Amino acid sequence: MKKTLKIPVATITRLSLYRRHLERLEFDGHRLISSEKLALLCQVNPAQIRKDLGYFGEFGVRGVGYDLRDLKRELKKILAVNREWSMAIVGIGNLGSSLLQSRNFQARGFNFVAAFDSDIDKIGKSLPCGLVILDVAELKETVKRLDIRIGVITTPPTVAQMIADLFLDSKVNAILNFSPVQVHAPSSCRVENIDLTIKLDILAYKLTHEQDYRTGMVRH
Amino acid sequence: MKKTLKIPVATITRLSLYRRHLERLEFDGHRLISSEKLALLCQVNPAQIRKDLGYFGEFGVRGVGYDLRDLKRELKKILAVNREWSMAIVGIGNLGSSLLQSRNFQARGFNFVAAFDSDIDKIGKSLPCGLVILDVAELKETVKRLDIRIGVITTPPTVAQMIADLFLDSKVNAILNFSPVQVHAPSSCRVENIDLTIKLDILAYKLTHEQDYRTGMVRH
DNA sequence: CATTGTGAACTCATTCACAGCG
DNA sequence: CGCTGTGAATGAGTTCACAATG
Repeated sequence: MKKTLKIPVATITRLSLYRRHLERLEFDGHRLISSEKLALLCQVNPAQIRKDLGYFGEFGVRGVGYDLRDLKRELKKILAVNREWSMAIVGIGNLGSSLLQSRNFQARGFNFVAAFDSDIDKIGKSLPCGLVILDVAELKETVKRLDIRIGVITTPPTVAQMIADLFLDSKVNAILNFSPVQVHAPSSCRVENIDLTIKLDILAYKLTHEQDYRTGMVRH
Repeated sequence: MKKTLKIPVATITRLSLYRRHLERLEFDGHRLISSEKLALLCQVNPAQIRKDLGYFGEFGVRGVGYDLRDLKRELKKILAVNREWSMAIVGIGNLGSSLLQSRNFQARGFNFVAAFDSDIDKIGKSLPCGLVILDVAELKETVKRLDIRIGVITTPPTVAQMIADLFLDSKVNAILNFSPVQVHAPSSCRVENIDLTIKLDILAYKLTHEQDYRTGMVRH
């Protein structure tokens, strides 16, 4: 077992990726996997996988590989997704509604247990997922009552920071922010941004500048 | 002007971020900005901003700073967002529908000009955005006719790779993938993934492991 | 003896520190 | 004088290469 030295976020991101591929492999009936085969699937370097796992322990058998089921369980433990997480969402527009209807999160233990909006026309309405839209004024109390640990922001950018502050004040210290602004938070709060416009900007840049790739045939 | 040496993707991501803040600043009536002030807003190091810009030219005035309007125009030129981009989307479920209704993209020159699905019940239906859902079988022909350059995938994961291949075959070499699987593509095709489940895994990890932060009061 | 686990080498990115210049 | 632009120094993350081992 290694000392808990600083672990790159990139490593955590990859662990999540490995887990997804392991699930797929297990579903396909495999029992054993080598870092080389997994690396091929994940499009990373085999040493990278071993190094990433090495931060957390020794999970493989030399000369053999990794037991699929064991490794998956270990990864879930490391990622802390071997439990249920309660989430609240604020901003029940198109995006918010679609996230609430997605079975993708529930299936992985991430459950929306409260939905908020400030639009008087929306408050009180029932959603297909079974939740009733609450007034953001009730956020703090609800967070406490339902032990909500993750806040999701799908509001217009103008109010995103205000909602983030509301979450912070309610001691929700993990925020998934979909609005295209940076929300500022103290280091006690983890913020992950999912910014669609930045991704599009990157694509536009690459399409225009990386002409050399266009004709390239090589894989890698 | 610098030689086009390899530019980190992180730099492009930040340029997009700078641009957003500049737009905000311009709206607020500012005309001039220093790397230090912008850095504060973007939560990055001032030297980082100057280095990022330095890849593409000299846009500032020593002793003064950057002209806001000029810099914004330069950034838009660099990012290639000083033009319109045509996009197609495949998979008109909840997420797809909500993206189609978002005014956020249109406002930045990213226009959905075609929407596809394979569900016979959806094909032919009109959407609030004005588009009619087409059969994916028509994708290749439509891409050519409308000069579509960016493909957006909002299908279930099981068919994501198939759709990606369809885009590739149609010479669409930029893909924005929302399905929680890695799509494999030749290096001639740029793929950006927006993976909600990975972000949640990261939050769960951080919430559980970075306890030390929890009590931390310090900023930054 | 195939494959893991890991120190060392390397590559890439960020920050420093100051020269250059309006 | 103040702030940009940038080479040099530092730091972080990835890959190599091989010793360790079931």
